Amino acid sequence: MESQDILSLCRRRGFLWPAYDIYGGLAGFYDYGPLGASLKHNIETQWRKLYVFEEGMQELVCPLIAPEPVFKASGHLDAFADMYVECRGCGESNRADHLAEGLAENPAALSEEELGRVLEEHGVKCPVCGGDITAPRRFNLMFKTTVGAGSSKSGYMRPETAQGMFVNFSQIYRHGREKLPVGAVQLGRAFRNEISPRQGLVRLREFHQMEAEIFFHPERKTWPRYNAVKDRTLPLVPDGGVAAELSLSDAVSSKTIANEALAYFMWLTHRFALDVGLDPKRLRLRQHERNEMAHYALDCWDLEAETTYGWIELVGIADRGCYDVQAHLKHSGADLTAFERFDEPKEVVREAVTPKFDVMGKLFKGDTKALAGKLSEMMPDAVRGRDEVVVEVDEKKFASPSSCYDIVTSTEKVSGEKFVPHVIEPSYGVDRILYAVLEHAYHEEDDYVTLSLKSSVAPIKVGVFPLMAKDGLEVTAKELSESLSSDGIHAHYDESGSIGRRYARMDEVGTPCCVTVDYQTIEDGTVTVRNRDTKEQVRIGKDEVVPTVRGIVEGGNIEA
RNA sequence: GCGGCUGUAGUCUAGCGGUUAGGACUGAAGCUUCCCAAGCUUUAAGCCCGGGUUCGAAUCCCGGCAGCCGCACCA
Repeated sequence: MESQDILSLCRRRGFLWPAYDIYGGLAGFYDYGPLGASLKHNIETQWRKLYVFEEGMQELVCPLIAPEPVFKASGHLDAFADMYVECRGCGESNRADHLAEGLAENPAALSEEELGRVLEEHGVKCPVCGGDITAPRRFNLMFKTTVGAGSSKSGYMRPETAQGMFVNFSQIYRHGREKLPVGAVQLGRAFRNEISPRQGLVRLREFHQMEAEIFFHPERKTWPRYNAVKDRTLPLVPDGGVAAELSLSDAVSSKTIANEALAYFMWLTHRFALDVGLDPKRLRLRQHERNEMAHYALDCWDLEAETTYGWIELVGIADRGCYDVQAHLKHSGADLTAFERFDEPKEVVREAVTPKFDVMGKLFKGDTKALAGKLSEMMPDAVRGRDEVVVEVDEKKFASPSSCYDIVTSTEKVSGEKFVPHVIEPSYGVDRILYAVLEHAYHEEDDYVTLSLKSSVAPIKVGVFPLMAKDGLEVTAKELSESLSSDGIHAHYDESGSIGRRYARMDEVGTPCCVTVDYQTIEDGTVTVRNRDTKEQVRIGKDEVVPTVRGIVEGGNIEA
């Protein structure tokens, strides 16, 4: 099997194809056809089932376009761009900061101008051919646009759905009844202007994500259901260690995985992968190497699947610390903190220098306000026991006698403290998952292709055929198809071509079972139900078709 | 972005400067009591795009676009 076989099947059968094909196409953009759209929808439904229904996270739908300050804060505007120099001789392009390695303290942090100066001063040449290089050019991976007419604002297509959730922390926290941990999720499109999109669905410029942002108290990174699964094992490939099946609790206690919450969402991710039909033998959770990890991440693991492209990343699960929320707090000025109530309110005794305005007013007239302000900022110990205090305002010195102020002791009740939450982020690439699902389901034997899709994600749940489109068989078959459809089961009626060809068509698009009306149906009211993977058939009564098929679809197995 | 290879119906492919671009599969309509891509009839559908060379270009040359592989990139 080659990736071309999958992509060829996808095109032939209406899963997906390169977008804008009649205009020559556009690299990094794909259309989903009827079956692909349905498969994608089913994968997303399966994900919602876990994250929204089972884990109780809040789903948000945020805009695809965001104003510039959002990405200034998130760091995408500066860090999501790389600087390149090109060789005037051989045309080779190189990362400018890589060439300046060792020539400046932190080349990656320099501006284009600064970096250009460093390269010039040291006479850096092309590492390939030794030719002269151009000045550094910045290439930002975000699509830029403008919002509104005239002197419009800059906006960017979001490069991840995550920022929409970070900026909404206060809403999420409030709707979660002000408790931590609390999770939000978002499914939707994201955009990255990749330098060179490759490998079909693996690197797109417009793609689909399913992301969860789960907010924690920094010292309590666990999850309610952790205990229920802590003895389950995961295929782990730790950074610098050896691949091993480890239980969650062993991985956490040996510090292989940073905390229980991260371990839990790694487990949930692995479970999701199995739910959508990925092959457990071709899955692993690989820890990022130190230099691979974003600077703010505390720990990061990828769920990887083995495909004809090699091991590809399907999901990234990162402990991002407080980085994102902190950044938005700082840039927006909004109070993006959580509040934790102490078990017992604490009494805090505070002393403060308190100006006496009536005395001061008589002495200092118009300077009173400024003077009093200075006084109240002073530490009580700095004035205690003195007869007078010299205070400077606008380069003028004032001697304030002790009658101008008191040292007042007050008792404050503090019932808790504010803190910036930490975030654990499982980030799923829908298109890659969909591709991996297709590859893992693909089986070919003597040129006969079967997609063994899980019935939960299969675009068509059941094929319904008359053996021949006559003698009333087609009437009965259409009735059956309609009763399945009205029960919410996606049925596909087909009467064209030979029966074998119709089975083959359904096998190739992963339909788990087929119901056929034949001549025996006229005699005894029974039909056949065929299993995609075993090709075996059983006869059941017409009336049993709907419940039987529903059982196959919901049960996940396709035993007729 | 760079280099190498490639581009003919939905898919796979023949073609190598000279008729109306050929085939297979698939698709559509139909015939055949037809349960695993059967057979028969009918039918639809193609030279990636744009220049150039030539009497004549799918074929040779240039540019663009797209795909594959390698380099780089993937916060």
